[in-house]
Amino acid sequence: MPELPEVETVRRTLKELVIGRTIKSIDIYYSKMILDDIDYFRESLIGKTIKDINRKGKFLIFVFDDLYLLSHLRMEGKYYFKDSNEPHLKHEHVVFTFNDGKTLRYHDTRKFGIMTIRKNDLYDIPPLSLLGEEPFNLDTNVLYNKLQRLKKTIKEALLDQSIMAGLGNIYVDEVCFLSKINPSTKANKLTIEDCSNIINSSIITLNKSISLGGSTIRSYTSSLGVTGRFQNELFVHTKTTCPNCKKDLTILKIGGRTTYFCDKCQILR
DNA sequence: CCCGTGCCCTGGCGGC
DNA sequence: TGCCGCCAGGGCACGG
Repeated sequence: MPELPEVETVRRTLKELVIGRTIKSIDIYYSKMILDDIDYFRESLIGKTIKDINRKGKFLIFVFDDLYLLSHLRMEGKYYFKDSNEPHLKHEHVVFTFNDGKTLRYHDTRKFGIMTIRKNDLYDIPPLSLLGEEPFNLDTNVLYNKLQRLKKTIKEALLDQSIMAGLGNIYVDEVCFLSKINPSTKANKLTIEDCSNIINSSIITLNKSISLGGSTIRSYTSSLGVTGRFQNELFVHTKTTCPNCKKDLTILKIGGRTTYFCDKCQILR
């Protein structure tokens, strides 16, 4: 499932391919994933040139002269760059055709992804306004103060993108392991030092994953033939034994999410 | 304001 | 072998 490193990998790969290209037409095969009126969506983008691709949290932001296209891949969304004469595949829900005959195709088997047009108030309205800072820019005291107000577990808190943006199920397990924090620990029990450890572990984990092209796990493969290698570096998620003490890992549902941890190295407080 | 629940989807897999 | 039913899960809507 695409988390921050996967989205960053897609962003970097896609930038090289689509910046400077102008949209000639848009074919929409599954309109529910477009949150805007379809005619408005199409009319807004046709004739426009992609200037840049940015990212905030797990959102991709296609930058045009006077507007933005916000895209969230959710579980299985991916982009393919192909010639327009290549056949239309099942699950290719939105196809952007450029002036030069190239196409950018959004593919999503489970149809969870969304796209929506934004104007200059992009960061002032949801969903981007609801995102917390990414760990790279997150102050320890800010995280500590947010966690103090919560009654839920640290696992749930770290999955909440308004607390900190960028971690999904896989990376939260990795960060808790590296920080020696039991994922069932109530968020308001954590110390300043824990928060510092969480931020540092998050930065290390995300940067390492980005440098390896993200994770390819379960059904998710990145776009354009890019295969992430970070899944080979995971410490606990999907594993059976603790890489530190060799004890069997515990697998629990926390906040409805499958959670892997070592109950010896990550003592519950 | 906070919390819990359910929904959106479909491919893959376990069980029989 | 085939079929059924459940599960995966990020973000959001909704109700208490």
